[in-house]
Amino acid sequence: MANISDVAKKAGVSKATVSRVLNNTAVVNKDTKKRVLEAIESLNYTPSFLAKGMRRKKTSTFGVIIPDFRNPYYSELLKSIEEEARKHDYIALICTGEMNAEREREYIHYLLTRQVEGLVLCCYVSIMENEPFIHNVAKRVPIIVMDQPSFGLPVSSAYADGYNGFSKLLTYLIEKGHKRIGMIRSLHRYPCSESRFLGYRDTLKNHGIDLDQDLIEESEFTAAGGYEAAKRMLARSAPTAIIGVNDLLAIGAMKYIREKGYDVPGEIAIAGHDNIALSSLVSPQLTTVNIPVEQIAAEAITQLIRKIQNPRSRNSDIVIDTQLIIRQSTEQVKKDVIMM
Amino acid sequence: MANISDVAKKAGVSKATVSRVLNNTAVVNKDTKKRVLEAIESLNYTPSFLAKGMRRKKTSTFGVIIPDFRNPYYSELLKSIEEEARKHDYIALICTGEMNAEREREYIHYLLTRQVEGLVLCCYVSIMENEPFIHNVAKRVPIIVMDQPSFGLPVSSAYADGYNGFSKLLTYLIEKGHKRIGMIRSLHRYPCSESRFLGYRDTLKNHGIDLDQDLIEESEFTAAGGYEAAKRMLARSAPTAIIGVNDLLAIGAMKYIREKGYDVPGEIAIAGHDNIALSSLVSPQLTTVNIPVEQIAAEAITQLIRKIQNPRSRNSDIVIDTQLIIRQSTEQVKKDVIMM
DNA sequence: TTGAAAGCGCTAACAC
DNA sequence: GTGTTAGCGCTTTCAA
Repeated sequence: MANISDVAKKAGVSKATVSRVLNNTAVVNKDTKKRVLEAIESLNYTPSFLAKGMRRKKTSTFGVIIPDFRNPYYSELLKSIEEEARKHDYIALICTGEMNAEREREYIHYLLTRQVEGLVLCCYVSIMENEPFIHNVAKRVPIIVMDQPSFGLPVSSAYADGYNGFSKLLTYLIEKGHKRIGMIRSLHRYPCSESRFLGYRDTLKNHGIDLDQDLIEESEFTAAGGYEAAKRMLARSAPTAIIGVNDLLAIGAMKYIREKGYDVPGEIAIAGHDNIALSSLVSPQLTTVNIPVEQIAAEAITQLIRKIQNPRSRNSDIVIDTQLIIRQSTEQVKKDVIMM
Repeated sequence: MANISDVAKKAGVSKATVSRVLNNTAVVNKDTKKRVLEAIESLNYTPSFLAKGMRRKKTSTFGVIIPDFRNPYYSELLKSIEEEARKHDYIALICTGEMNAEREREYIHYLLTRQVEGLVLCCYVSIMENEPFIHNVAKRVPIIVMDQPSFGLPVSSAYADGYNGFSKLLTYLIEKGHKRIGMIRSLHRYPCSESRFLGYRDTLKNHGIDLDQDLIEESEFTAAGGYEAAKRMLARSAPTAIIGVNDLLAIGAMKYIREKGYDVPGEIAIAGHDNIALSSLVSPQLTTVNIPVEQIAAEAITQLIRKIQNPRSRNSDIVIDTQLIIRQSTEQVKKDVIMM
């Protein structure tokens, strides 16, 4: 592999000059520039990112930790993160934490070793238990957590307001006459799940409905988990509606319920949260709460990069509003003309 | 940020010794080692990946180009790639080519700039048109293409045998009595789609069934595309079965067909390819062809790293067998006891 | 407008 | 078992 010296020699100039034409960092004589460009071309030269980064103390890289590639919500998020990173000439190093605190910490360490300039933590499981750890990491690089507030930690955050989203959903269901509304929440107490649960609990209370423990189930973030949770719930209670803390769970639950022969939404209404593409693909199409993923990603990455460029800039909490999307799983419509 | 000299000074040893304990590259006196470790700890020191990589001429990074995060098949593939990379102490730089030849090339360039040591190209659109380009890239780093053969290019490959998979599927459908079997193939002539199509075509021919152009449709790799393609096909013909070149298309098609009031599989049977998680979530569950993703990823990454470590080792074509998975969308079963 | 030289943080060869 | 030293390939003063 050719290096900058080879190019310099071939073009009959110094390394400095080559560097200048490479980075447009100073005016270079037209002819000189041409010679350099030709040398680069003919040697098939690519500057070393390593050397450049070392000199500049810059990797143009940030780390991203998501729970799982296979949750479609994160697929959509990653797509948006990639585009945003590209715009700012950054690249994302993506790792899956698998909802495992130790794995998350290990990866953060690893990413720090790789000189990431910032960190995006999505539904980061152990943010509270690891407070000292996060403090330490935040001293080295800016962090933005997604799907949850910053809880007073020295990090930024960008998230959809799940409390509000589920409040809207519950209000809607209650107004439709539902009183026995079950919820499948997450097995662990992730903040993103908790806030939605609180929205559920408080809205019930505000409408004079007592929380019924028989109507609360817990599950992993998978469709299979939702299926099993619905089975357990129906074995001991008779809800007229079930909501999942996310669409995947709700879809799993719906599968069980339909297999059991119940009519959806006639006998049991179902709803989720996130508005993943799949939610409009299943039949009946799933009522859900939309998260404007692109917008969140854009604001999050912009904020992260701002903070990278100016480490003394303030952390911010970006809260994004959600929208209730009413579909067939809670509302018998004559004919759904909207497709996907 | 502390560097190796700071640690050396603090521990009262030379940089070389610090390096030795860091990398376990030589025996170090027990006490010395302890002092170094303490210095590292107290300074909160992390070695610079950049400097190390520069010295060693190694980034322990390879690039991955997939078409789209949002296609669940690639989510599963990425998961497996991540795990394999981790095992070998590599990390993957993941980019989406979006089935766009120019974007793919741009990203490959970029990844090369980032000193990736190898490249994994998944369903790489433009492999044939870009032959000279690929030749050039292959001179610099080993490449493995997935989902397609190497076509005589200087690259390795790892793929499921789509021709064979669709042969099995078609044989099964024909033996069940289907004669008018429609296929939704991909809009562009991706190799991974083509080989499946050829399996379809040849199996029909071997059973004395002529190819009927009215039964062939084309679509993007999305459920929405499958939906529209099914609509167009049914508008001009009456198949008794429709297969999608992948599950996503098949699921979209199934959605349209059920919305139109047809019974699946009673009036029209449906099948796909890939066995994505979603295929067993929809109802009726989708008959499909399973790709052992984990196995492909494992063999692909192992081969890539072997070639990185020994550039003169031979490229290889890893062909992996697929399995026909029969489910409700082609077979009326009494009660499907298998869940997801 | 250009070149010389120093040095980013590390590893590896060699010497002791 | 440990230290010294010479770079890896680049950017960035500083001089010219």
